[in-house]
Amino acid sequence: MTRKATSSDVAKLAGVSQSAVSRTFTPGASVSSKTRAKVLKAAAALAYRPNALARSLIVGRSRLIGLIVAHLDNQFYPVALEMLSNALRTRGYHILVFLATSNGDPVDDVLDTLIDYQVDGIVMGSASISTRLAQRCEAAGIPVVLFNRYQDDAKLSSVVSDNHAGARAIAEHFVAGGHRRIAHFAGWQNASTGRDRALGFREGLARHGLELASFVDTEFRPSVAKEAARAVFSRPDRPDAVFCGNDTLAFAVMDVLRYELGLRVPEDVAVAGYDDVPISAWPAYNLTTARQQADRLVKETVDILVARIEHAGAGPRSVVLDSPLVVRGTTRPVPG
Amino acid sequence: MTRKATSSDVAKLAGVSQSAVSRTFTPGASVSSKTRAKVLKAAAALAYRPNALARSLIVGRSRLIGLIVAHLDNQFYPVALEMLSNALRTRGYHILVFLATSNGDPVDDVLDTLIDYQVDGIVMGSASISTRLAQRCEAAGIPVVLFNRYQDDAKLSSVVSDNHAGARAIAEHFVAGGHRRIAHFAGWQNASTGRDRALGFREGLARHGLELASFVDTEFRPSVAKEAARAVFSRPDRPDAVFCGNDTLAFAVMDVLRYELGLRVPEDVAVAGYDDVPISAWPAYNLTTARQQADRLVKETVDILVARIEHAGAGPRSVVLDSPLVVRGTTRPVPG
DNA sequence: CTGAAAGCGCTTACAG
DNA sequence: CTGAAAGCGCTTACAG
Repeated sequence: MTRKATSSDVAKLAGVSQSAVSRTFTPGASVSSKTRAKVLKAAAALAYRPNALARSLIVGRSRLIGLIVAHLDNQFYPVALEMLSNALRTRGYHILVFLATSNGDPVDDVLDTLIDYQVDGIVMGSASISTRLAQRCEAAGIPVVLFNRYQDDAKLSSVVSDNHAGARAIAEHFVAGGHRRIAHFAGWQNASTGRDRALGFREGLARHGLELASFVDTEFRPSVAKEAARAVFSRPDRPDAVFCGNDTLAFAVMDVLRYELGLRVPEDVAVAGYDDVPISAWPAYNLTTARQQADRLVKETVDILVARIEHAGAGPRSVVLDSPLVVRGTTRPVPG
Repeated sequence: MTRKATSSDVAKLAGVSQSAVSRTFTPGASVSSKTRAKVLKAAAALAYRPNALARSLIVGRSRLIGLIVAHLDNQFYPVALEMLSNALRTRGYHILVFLATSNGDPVDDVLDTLIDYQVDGIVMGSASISTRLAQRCEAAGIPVVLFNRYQDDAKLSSVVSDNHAGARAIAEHFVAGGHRRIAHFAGWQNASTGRDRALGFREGLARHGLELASFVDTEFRPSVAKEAARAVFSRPDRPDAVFCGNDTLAFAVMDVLRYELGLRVPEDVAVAGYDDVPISAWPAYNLTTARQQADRLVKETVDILVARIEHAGAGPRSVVLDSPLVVRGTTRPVPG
């Protein structure tokens, strides 16, 4: 293994100064086409590539974006990760990923590492991130955008779906379908998504004078949702509809209803989820849900982040996107 | 936004030399506890953190691992990604992720970027990677390990399941269940996994004097598998068993069999997949499959990579792991 | 144990 | 357009 070639090596071979080599690899720098050609030839011969770390040190930009994400078992996140990677790459940025342990705070460690590596920005896609931690980043001059969550802090950018309205629409849909005994197996109530969906759903019911027949905080854990389904739906006075905090929970609940309790969906129990992950469209589930427009969430996230990185004036922004109801086969058709 | 504090800032505040600050943050360096205390106090006051980029430049190690991955819609990869991230973090490495476009070669671009950022090693989890590209990395002194694929090049490390044996076991299982008209909806035949599974499956049948009733190269694309299922299983002389190149394909095929063609699984058609992703254990599919031991694949990958990075003597290694048959409900029980 | 100094591989004013 | 030089924020011999 030979040592990697440096700009000085190339300069020597090309018979030019090291500055000339650097300029050749700096878009917009002034080099004559003759010099450029000599440099390029020597560079090719030595398989030279500029050291991005050294460059970052000088220009004060790493073009690295830190991504903190968890719950890869929830298909929403792998899908979003792929979109995010592509969107950022188009803009010339790359992703340093950190998998947060589920529901646990992304430990301070992760943030330290992100800061150490001089990331230009951070996308927080993990459920719980204390205000304190995000503020540390902003204090260090690193813009943060909360993805699929928000916090009451005007300094923190965030991009979310209108979870409140989406959940309310599901409540309306249940009621229109004739349901009156309605349960909510909620997402984690310490996460804004979990909370907003619960709030919106309750409000939708309240508009028709209804209250929840059953409420469980599953913490977004399918195993907890299954346990709850066994308890709640084996009672004679069981609910006839259940809204789950996300699609992944809904799949788990449907499995219990159908394969453990022998109930039919939607005839015995209607089920709805949230996210509209690809699996929801699979005929085995064919789930009624509220869609999160992952592509648009990602686009807004990248727009905000890049703006804050590249334009000194850009301030934090919070975006709320539409979250349309997607009616499929797990709920009764609404008469009329 | 204030400029980030540097070691010189800390030195000034602490009344020591810049070297002393550096030593305080270098494990194993010799600093008196007095000096260390002064430095730590000043560092805390300034929220100082060593610049990992500058450090990398000097020590010649970035502690960055490049990961090229695709097919995040195949649950095997998100699961593996999570494990890989954890395993590498434990060893003090971090992941720079690149999503390769499905089945397309990871463009040279990606590799260039990886080299630019001075990654210490690369995990190739994307199906197609030309020998040429991998060799470029090795030539640049960056160890590569192929994850879930291999190539006939002793210089390239690889970690795979014994796909040949796993697929053969499925063939044996089908035959033992009394099947004779057997199809294979194969994974991409340009990928070693796709090829080995097809080869092993054919060999398993051949041992009993059987040949494939139908063979389709789906390129690991569920849409292609569905199309094929519609064509192959609507014929009167349809096969009574099908082995799919991975679990994700099997789900797609089962959906067509059950919900479009009205066939029962396994009574009318037995189905098997490969990978044993979490969804396979969901009762809606309850899929017979060959398990890839993701945790062990990841562990071996990290072991090889870290060894090559940290020990000059360590050469490339190829590991093949056991891939046990997991019999569930999509195949007929074997009599006796 | 400690500090002054060299140097990692670059970019970028500065002069010419 | 071009080169010599300073400097980004660190680590690490080297002397003391």
